[in-house]
Amino acid sequence: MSARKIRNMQEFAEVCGISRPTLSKYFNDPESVRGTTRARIEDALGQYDFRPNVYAINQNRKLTRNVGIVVPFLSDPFFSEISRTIEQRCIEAGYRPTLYSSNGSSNRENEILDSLRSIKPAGVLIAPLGRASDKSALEKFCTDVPTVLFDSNIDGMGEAFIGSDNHSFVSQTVEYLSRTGEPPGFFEMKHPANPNANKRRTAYLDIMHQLGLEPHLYKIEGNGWGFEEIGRAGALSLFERKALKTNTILCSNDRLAIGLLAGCYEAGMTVGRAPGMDLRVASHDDHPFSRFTCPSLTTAAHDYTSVSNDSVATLMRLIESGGSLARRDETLFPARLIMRESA
Amino acid sequence: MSARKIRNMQEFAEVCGISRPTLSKYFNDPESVRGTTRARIEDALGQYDFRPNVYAINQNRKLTRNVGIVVPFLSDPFFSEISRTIEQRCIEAGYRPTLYSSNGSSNRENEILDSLRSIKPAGVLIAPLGRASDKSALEKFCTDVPTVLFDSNIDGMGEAFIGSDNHSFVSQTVEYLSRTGEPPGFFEMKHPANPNANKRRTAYLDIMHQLGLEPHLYKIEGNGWGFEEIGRAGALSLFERKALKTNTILCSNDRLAIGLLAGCYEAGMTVGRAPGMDLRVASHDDHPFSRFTCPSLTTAAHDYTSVSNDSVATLMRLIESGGSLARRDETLFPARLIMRESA
DNA sequence: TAATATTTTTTACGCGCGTAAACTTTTTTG
DNA sequence: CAAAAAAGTTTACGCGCGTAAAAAATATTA
Repeated sequence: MSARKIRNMQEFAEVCGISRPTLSKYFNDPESVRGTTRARIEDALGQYDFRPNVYAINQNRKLTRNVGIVVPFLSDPFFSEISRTIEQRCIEAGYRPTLYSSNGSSNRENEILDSLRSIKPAGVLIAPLGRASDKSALEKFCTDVPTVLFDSNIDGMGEAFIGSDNHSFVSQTVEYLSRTGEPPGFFEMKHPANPNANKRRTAYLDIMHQLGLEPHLYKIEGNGWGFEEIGRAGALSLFERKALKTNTILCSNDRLAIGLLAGCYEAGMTVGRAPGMDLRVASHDDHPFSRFTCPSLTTAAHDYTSVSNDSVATLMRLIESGGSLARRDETLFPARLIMRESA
Repeated sequence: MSARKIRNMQEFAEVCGISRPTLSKYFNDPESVRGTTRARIEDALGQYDFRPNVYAINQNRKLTRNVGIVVPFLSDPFFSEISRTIEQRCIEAGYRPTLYSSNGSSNRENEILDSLRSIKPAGVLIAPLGRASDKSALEKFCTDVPTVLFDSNIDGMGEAFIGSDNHSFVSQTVEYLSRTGEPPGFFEMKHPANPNANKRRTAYLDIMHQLGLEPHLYKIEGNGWGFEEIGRAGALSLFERKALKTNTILCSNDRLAIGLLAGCYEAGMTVGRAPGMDLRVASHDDHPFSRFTCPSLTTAAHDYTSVSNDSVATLMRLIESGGSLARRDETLFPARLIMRESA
């Protein structure tokens, strides 16, 4: 590594013996220059540490290689896990991902969209807040910036949607629970923020109907993203009001289930599939912590890998095709039942 | 909102009747122009939607308003929670934070540092990997970019360190446990990745010594960042080997404790402070999920708010003072004991 | 109202790189 | 080996904004 500080591409061109326009081509796409030229450049790169100024590049190029990733709540391990893998895929594809979390606030979501506009991203992957999202702002953003939705769908918005098949989640859990014991009641928030919650309720009702079973909805109070506490309080209230009509509970999602299990423990209700237990509990998502609950949580797992890979692949197709796709595909990946101790 | 599209600051200057250099001043600092001028500009901003090109700004300004936030593992709720609040403070201070997670990999950590260099951040807040960090790369980075370390300290690196006082954590838990029952053994990874873990062990040994009690270290196997599984496996191995010498366990951190509680449940060991329980378990961090374990986890809480606020405030001071501080302060915030059901 | 201080305008240049066009060199092809 | 094709060089301009300097306009003060 030479001592000489390279200040710009012109200086690098001089020490490296390659003209600046060719260097520019190289940095945009190393494969676009001849092998011998590439070797000379990379030799020089080994000796002098020069990196083109990102701001100058992005100011002049029509398209940046920036990608925005937006999730509603990064503190939710489900989202931090999926955004971690998505981020990884973007890097592998040669893009510069930036992670944003709206933290449950639609104002913040809008700010993020504004901020994203200003960095002229090649494309954006967004898991919208859902019910709380500012639909018109989001729609306008999607018309301006190539956008792919993931995890939670909003009809017609964005160029594609990739998520999990809620019906597949619920059918597997309901069928398993019904086959191995009493059919479950469905435990969920009265006013869920996420559209997946509604799909799961509908799926539950459909499937119970198909199986000729009587559905029970346990709709609990609470707002916001503190699902564990909502689930815990909901469980305690359920027990207190003696409103439990089934000995099996299927939670809309794992975070509610984690709270419910805490509530069960507090109330002295035993949970598990073993005989003699008061309650069986199952859920959906395969939250990273669901295997460490007591008892470990039977749940239906997202296909994290497929959702991540397909989201990024779709965005790449979208970018390469110039920002719009022939039609808006909605891709849903099926769930995988994870049998553990809670049911 | 007028139909006319404003392409650059010059065009905006025309429709707005203010010269471009004055607009430039305004966008850099709205307070730097006369009130009447500001009003005219903001009037025009209401009619035409124009935002200065970030890339052109950052290319030309000596200092950007970008701030990098780097954590070792964003999927760890402790880090996602603390980076959420830090991010918030940065935004309030008028900066543009960008979040990075090295996901436990020192290669990735170095890539992030490279990537950060290229966006010429005004400053960087980093919670380094610790033992796994590439010290020399990190050191070089710190000399080039104004950097504040938080959560995990590396001697002399960065312009300041803000974190939690591990001694305060351990002294509170040990004293509480010893006062209310048998003194605890200390449950930790044999080769912890994080320097805080070492400080906590040392503190444990010191405090036990001070109290005239015999210390017990339960050093468990395992590598990486899957602490829950490591804790669970460690607990099961401990029970199997009948290596438990105390009826009270103090875990190095909550994620290990969550795993340990899962292990206890599996092994049929009852946990709690109530009489008749097999084991008491306490821990450190006040992990967001620690109140939903079964039983809920007695732990020592980080002062998230103070650590976040002071980290950002220190970084702002550092930036304003031109990138270096008179001396390297190490600020440690004390813990707060959270008594719950597990001990 | 005159003198002074402050702010804005005008003019001009620079930042680092993308990129187009015409030309030259190197490589490939028959 | 000559002709054609491909790649590199030279030259020149543009992107959108920061910023310096001198001149002009406006505000403040006495």
